Parts: sequence; C-alpha cells; structure tokens
Amino acid sequence: MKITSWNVNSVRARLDNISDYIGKTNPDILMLQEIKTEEKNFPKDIFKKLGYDSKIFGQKSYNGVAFLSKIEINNINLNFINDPKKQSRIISGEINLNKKKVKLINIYVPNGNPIDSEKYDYKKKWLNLFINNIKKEIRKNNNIIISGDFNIIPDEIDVYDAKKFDNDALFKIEIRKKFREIMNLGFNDVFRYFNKTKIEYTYWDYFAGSWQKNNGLRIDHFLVSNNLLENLKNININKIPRSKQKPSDHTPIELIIN
DNA sequence: ATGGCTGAGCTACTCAGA
Repeated sequence: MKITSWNVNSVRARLDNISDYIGKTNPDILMLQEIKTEEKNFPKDIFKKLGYDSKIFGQKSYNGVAFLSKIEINNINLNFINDPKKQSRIISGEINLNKKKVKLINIYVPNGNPIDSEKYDYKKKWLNLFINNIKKEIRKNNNIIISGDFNIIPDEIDVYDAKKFDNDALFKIEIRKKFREIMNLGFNDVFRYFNKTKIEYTYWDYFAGSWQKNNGLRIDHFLVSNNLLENLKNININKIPRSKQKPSDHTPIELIIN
C-alpha cells in the first residue's frame, strides 16, 4: 500500500498539480494538509472521478486537513485533540493493513513563528496536547501512523543552514525535544530509519530561488509505531511536484507499507 | 541582515505561511 502525505498549500489552487500527481503515482491514500477551504468548497467530485473518497476537516482560508482514499477509512475523528483555537489541524481514521487495525493520524502542526509571540505558545500547547493524546492512544492500539506537516526540523542535517534557524520556531531545541518525546513513546522517523545520513528536504520557500539553490527543510514526516516496523517497505520524497508550474512550497512524501 | 513569494478573501490590502 502506498500512503502519501502532502502539504498542498490550498487544494483548489493545486487541483491540476494534485490530479497530475495522482495520475503518475497512484497512491492508495493521500493525506493532505493546508487545504485552506471549508468542506463545502472541497473538490470532492473531481477526486471521486479519479477514484478517491474524501474525508475532510476544513476551515475557511487557513489550515484544513483531509484524506483522499481508494480504500475504506473507518472511525473518522476530527477531535483527536481539543484545539485551544479550534483550528482544523488533525484528522484521524482507521484502516486494515495485513490483519492489523492501523490508526492513521494526519496532522498540520502550528508554525509558531515568531517565537516572541502568542503563536509560539500555541505551538507548544498544541504539541503538548498532541503528545498526551498519543500516549493514551498507544495504550489502546500499538499500530499507529502519524504523518503530515510537523513544522519541526528534527536535526541539523535536516536544514540547509542550521545557524539561520537557531531561533526559529521550527528548529528551537524545545520544539525538537517534542519530536523526540514522540519518538520516545515508541515511534520511528521512517525517512531517517531508511536513510541514516542522507540529506533530503520536503519544503523550499517561494523566495529568492530557494528551490533552485536547494535551500530546503525536512519538516514533513512519517512516524510509525514500533509494532509496524516489520510492515515497512520503503519511503520516498518525491521532488517532481515541487518542480512544476504553480507548485506548493512542500513536496509529497510517500510511504510503502504492507 | 533583510527581504524575497504565494494564497484566501475580496477588489485593497491584510493575514498567514516557515
């Protein structure tokens, strides 16, 4: 099974790119972030024609997450955490994978910049709530896949210039510690699991030729619980969509798991 | 060191992104 995670930076502005991507890579499940629209304006019919069911947690203008899936996703939950700002940042569901009931959690973590603002406090609060609920979840089900835009650079190797990001909400030590905290609950950063020293990014900003200069960040991740390690086949950051006309600033990350 | 670009909502400009 192929599961893709992609921050599309508006599902409606990206319709052609997403459709093209689906045609070329044929994922079973797409986990989208930053759809930037309410459910009523989500292009469900277009995805239906491509063979995908849509499960949506929308929001006007900002945020918003969704699943597109060719297989059944059960027990869709839009309240995995009680978001203090009521923003649409998590959608979860359950799939059957080789006799295992797997919980899929699609997240869009708050950016948190600038760090002297209330936005940074919100990011920390959000991550604390998330970690608390993952702790509870792992007691009930040890088959969990967390994926999405974490807005966390895990390590120096994951950013083109670490010094520039010392005081950035994506790279502050206390934020990276939150990522470690999740790992310590029994999760694995699948990209690093397969690529111990490889430098690859999932995000390049729109400014000043960042893409051309490969000034990127690795902030979109797949974390899987220990119990699923035996099911992992491969992971790939697919840079082609970032090279297209009118791209998202993020590119898809693709997990093969059986 | 800063500013550079893009999208939504809306039609002038702000907010947000990372």
